[in-house]
Amino acid sequence: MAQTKPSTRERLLDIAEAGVLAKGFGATSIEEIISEAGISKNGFFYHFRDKNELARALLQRYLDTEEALLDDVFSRARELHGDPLHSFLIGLKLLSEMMADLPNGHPGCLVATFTYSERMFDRDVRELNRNAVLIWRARFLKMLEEIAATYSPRDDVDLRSLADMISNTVEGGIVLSKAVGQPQILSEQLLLLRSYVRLLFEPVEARAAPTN
Amino acid sequence: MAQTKPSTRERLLDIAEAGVLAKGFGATSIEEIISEAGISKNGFFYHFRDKNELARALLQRYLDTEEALLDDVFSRARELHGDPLHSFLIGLKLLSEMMADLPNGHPGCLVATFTYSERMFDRDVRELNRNAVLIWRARFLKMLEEIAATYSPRDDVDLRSLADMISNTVEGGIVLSKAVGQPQILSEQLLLLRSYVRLLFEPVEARAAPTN
DNA sequence: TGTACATCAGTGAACGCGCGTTCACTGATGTAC
DNA sequence: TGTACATCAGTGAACGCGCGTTCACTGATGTAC
Repeated sequence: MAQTKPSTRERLLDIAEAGVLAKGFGATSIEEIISEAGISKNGFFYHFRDKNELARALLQRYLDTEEALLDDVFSRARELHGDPLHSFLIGLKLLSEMMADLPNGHPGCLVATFTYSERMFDRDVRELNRNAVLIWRARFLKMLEEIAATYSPRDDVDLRSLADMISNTVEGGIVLSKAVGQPQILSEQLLLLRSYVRLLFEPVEARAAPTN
Repeated sequence: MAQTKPSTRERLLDIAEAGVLAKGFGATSIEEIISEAGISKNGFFYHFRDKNELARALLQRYLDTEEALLDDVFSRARELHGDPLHSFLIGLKLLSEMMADLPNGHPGCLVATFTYSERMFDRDVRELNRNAVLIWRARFLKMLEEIAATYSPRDDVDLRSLADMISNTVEGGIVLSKAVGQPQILSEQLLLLRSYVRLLFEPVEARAAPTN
């Protein structure tokens, strides 16, 4: 696909997303979005029926991007190592490095802000937000089941909870990083998660030479 | 201290807190707070100079409550077991149970919403929010250092990151629980954190009879 | 006990601004025949 | 190639409402002497 001009719609979404992550959805006005984009109010309403549809589009675009990113990271990891456990560990490492490389830290997760603004949205948007987390859960659960088929965990953990732990670590890490202004917290937390997965599944005899 | 009448000020804070956790600070209007409280607008401005001072009071009260709760949980845990590792594990278990017992799940963490509404507040409030996370870090770091003085970790982790992992787990767990509407996620995640701490520090020979 | 004054916890009305949304309209580009 | 019509991507002005904040005022309670 050729490089297409950054459409007005995309620019509106970019500006809106930055506002939402910095102030919350309710405090991000259409007025300020259009003033930054340099179009009239009806220019905005040409692209989005109302503010709720802006929310829907914002969230959908964000989720698509995240899915693509996770697909990319974990398929690259799988190419680097055929074993499910080791490719998963590599994936977490790649994810951690990716987060460490964001110049100003992670800008924030829309799912988290939307969760904390739940009552602003209609059923559709809330459902989209809820499903996002369930999709992440399913993705990681599948990978963990593959791992558990080969390696038996050292502690008896529920794989579904463990699957949630990846999203949990990312969500928590973004909040802490933003809150204290130390972007590296997120990538550190991902490495701790990786350490846990390794301690859980990696056979003891293999641990003489740590793959750290 | 005798049971004092729930002051108007406390009621205003209660109402505001619920609004902020459900819609975000910017979308929670003074108008709706006073309408629920049944007082006039100037009744509100008698208690809070402006909206930013409401934010400050809201956050301060929340942090004080959290501090008291953590003090309580971990001192109870220490009474149950003198050893730093085991009392810490008990503390995490108590915390997890406490979170599981919240009737409608955890209502949300003000630090998280405030972090995602950063640009709404003045320097004071942002500093208060930032310090909250640093105080939690210091609290847990102290406990982990005590543990590390006796037990050597199976993986070489930074204790400071590990200290952050407690707050991280709670923040992430609250987001996920609220997002999917499954309150138990938060307590499950705390148990996974507990499992990690145990795998990290508990000597292998002691693990024959799991303290689960 | 009485009186003067201060403080507490508000009321009522008004302010100007910005909000989301709607109306009627437009000029540029694309498509059918 | 010309013309008719449709669609795209907006403009400009106006709407009523609710927002945070301010003004002048008040009635109940507390304190000093």
